[in-house]
Amino acid sequence: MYPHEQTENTKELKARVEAFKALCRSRSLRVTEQRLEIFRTLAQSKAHPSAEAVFAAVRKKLPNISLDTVYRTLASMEEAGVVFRVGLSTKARFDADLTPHYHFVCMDCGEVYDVFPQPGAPSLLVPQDINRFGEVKNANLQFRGICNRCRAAAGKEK
Amino acid sequence: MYPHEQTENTKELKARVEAFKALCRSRSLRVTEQRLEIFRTLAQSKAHPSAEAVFAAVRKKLPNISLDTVYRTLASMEEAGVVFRVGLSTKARFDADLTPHYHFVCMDCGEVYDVFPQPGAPSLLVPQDINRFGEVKNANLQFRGICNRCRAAAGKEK
DNA sequence: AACCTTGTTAAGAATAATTCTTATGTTGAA
DNA sequence: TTCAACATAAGAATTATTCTTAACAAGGTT
Repeated sequence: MYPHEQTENTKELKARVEAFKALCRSRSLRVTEQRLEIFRTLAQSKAHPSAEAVFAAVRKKLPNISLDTVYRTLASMEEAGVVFRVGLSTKARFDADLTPHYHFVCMDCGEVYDVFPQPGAPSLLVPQDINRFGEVKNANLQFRGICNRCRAAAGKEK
Repeated sequence: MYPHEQTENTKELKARVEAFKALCRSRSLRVTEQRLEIFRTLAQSKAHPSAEAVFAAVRKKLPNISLDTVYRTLASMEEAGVVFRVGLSTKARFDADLTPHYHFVCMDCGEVYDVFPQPGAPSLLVPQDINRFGEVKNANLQFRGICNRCRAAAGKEK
């Protein structure tokens, strides 16, 4: 890596960390060393690390951090929209309907709903350069959010 | 459900089961009661059941079936392209890059690669009626397949 | 129809991923 | 500085999935 690139990256990283701090404050989430370090790690990585991998990296700076803190923090960062979770919740679900359609998955209860493309909509186009990585077997488009039932339930309990 | 619908559905189910048997034979997979019952259960369900849920349903017909058999069978059915797995493998991965892009996920090693949309490509359009189900927080398009590294490794071991 | 060969299964132990419990520590508002 | 609320570490507990092993059964062969 060239020095000027490093400078650029360092600048950008600092800016992102500041933005993260501001976001935390705006949500009345406390700015802890653990949260900052986890965010820095993730913001610097291009490897889509697992919770375990983030844990290993952060540990070098904060040897006493617990894996649970990493899980909790990643979840709250996802909630805040600062990071993106690749994949889904831990439980696999299956579908025997092979006609082209997508899924709406509730981030709260895990329920899965079928979503069919609008008639006449262009079919999903696969980016060309994907073949650089390997052989594609299938595509999976899912939308995540909170289903009506969970939203209603969350409203009531207040 | 109206009687004639049931007849239609039953007919269609039988046809699908026959096709499944044929597929098994063509792949020299043995046609066992367990496989048939698991396939029937899944083909009749619109609930995107989990392995556990399939297990519970199949158990009513085959009280001695094991959960492990359900897992094994679902995996082989996915491999055969008969069912679709909603979501991903069990390990969560995270990404701090929030610019619009997709992922290519290796079904073998779990590695995640970034895939960027082609310049000028229309952005992903969200089907209108998705709002029937709840509030969408984000969209996730992923392609699954075998990455070059795993393909090479699989080739060697033969 | 009995007979193998080999793939398949049940049972339960083992592992992997994630979450919970509880006591202690820390942030940031007053 | 004080203190309430929130966050953390540690490790136990839970959940989801996979492995191990011995018994079993499918389907080709005789």
